[in-house]
Amino acid sequence: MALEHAILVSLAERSATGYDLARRFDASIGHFWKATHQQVYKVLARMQEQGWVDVELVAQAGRPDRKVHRITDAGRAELRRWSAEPIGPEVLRSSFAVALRGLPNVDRDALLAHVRARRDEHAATLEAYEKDMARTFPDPDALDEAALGPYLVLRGGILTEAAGLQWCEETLARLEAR
Amino acid sequence: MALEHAILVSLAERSATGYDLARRFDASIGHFWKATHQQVYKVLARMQEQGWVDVELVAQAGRPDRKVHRITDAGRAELRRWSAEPIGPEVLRSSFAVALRGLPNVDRDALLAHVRARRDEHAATLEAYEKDMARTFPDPDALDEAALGPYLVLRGGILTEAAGLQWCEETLARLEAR
DNA sequence: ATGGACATGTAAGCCGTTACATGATTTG
DNA sequence: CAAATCATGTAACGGCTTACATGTCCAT
Repeated sequence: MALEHAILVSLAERSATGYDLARRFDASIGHFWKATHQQVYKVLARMQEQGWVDVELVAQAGRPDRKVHRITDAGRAELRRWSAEPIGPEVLRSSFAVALRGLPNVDRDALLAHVRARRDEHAATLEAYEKDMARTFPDPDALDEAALGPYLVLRGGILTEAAGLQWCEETLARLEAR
Repeated sequence: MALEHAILVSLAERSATGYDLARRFDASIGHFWKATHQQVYKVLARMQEQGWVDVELVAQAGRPDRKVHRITDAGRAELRRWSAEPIGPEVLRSSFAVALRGLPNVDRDALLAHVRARRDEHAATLEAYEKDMARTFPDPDALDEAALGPYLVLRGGILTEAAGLQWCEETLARLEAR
């Protein structure tokens, strides 16, 4: 129900092929919304039928034509309509928390290894986000209109990763204390 | 692929009917894993076929028999097997982040209202978690084996809510500064 | 020549959500 | 007397994942 809107947001920033979009959902946008290329192609076709995007074919030698999708006025209107709706609660699904909760019935050494691996991932992601922040938004008090959204999302990523990292560190301290 | 395991963890703590489990997934466990009763009943049936749980029928007057599900040795073995597997990356789906990222194309007043509402929810949940923490785990340095898992999960909830709250507050400050 | 990036999709199956269905007991 | 709680499910639909399918160009 909302991949459409994630795609509209992305296309509003810059027109793209399905392939481009799929890569974005592996990178920047993928930090807070995941989608595979199969999903993207299917949803794009639906969005085109609804008139939220139109498509320009760009012929290429040796490869399928690029189908460059551009957001339409109807697409922008749909984005505004959607944004006025209440935002549902985030759907949480944390296997990590399930495993922690099941501690007495779980392979403890394996769990420790998982926590360490996860700690390292959070640390690496956090570092990457902070570098990105320093490079892209050196002065957060002087953001133009177009930069504000991406800045706020990146801040959210940093706060989320920092919290995840701290959770892992505290967990390790408690588990190793035995 | 993992609702089964969340159910196994929950049943390892205490045997339950499908109804009981559905309520747990609305409360304690629901903080990090959501499931509806329809889903729970379906998965429980499958788990029974696999021998991970067995069922004791308890007759009742005027109501359907209670089907009390108890984890079996095979269920505990499955839990241990699962816990040694690598934990996949958490699936993120944040409509909130999508809306922020789309700022220039979004209904700004509505977004502000959403952010305020979300800030208040995070604040309320955080307060509830902290009360729960103070009541249930007054001395985190003296946790027994059974309490450690639930304690760590609650800590995760607190850290997550605090991060969400801070994100909302920073976002409001930036949005209101215009 | 092997593998990765580019570029598009189809198909099968599982998972999850929403709606429907039943019916007694307790609480306000 | 209405609504919530207890207690079980079925059915339809849609979304998402995984596997399959094709073919070129470029770098190693």
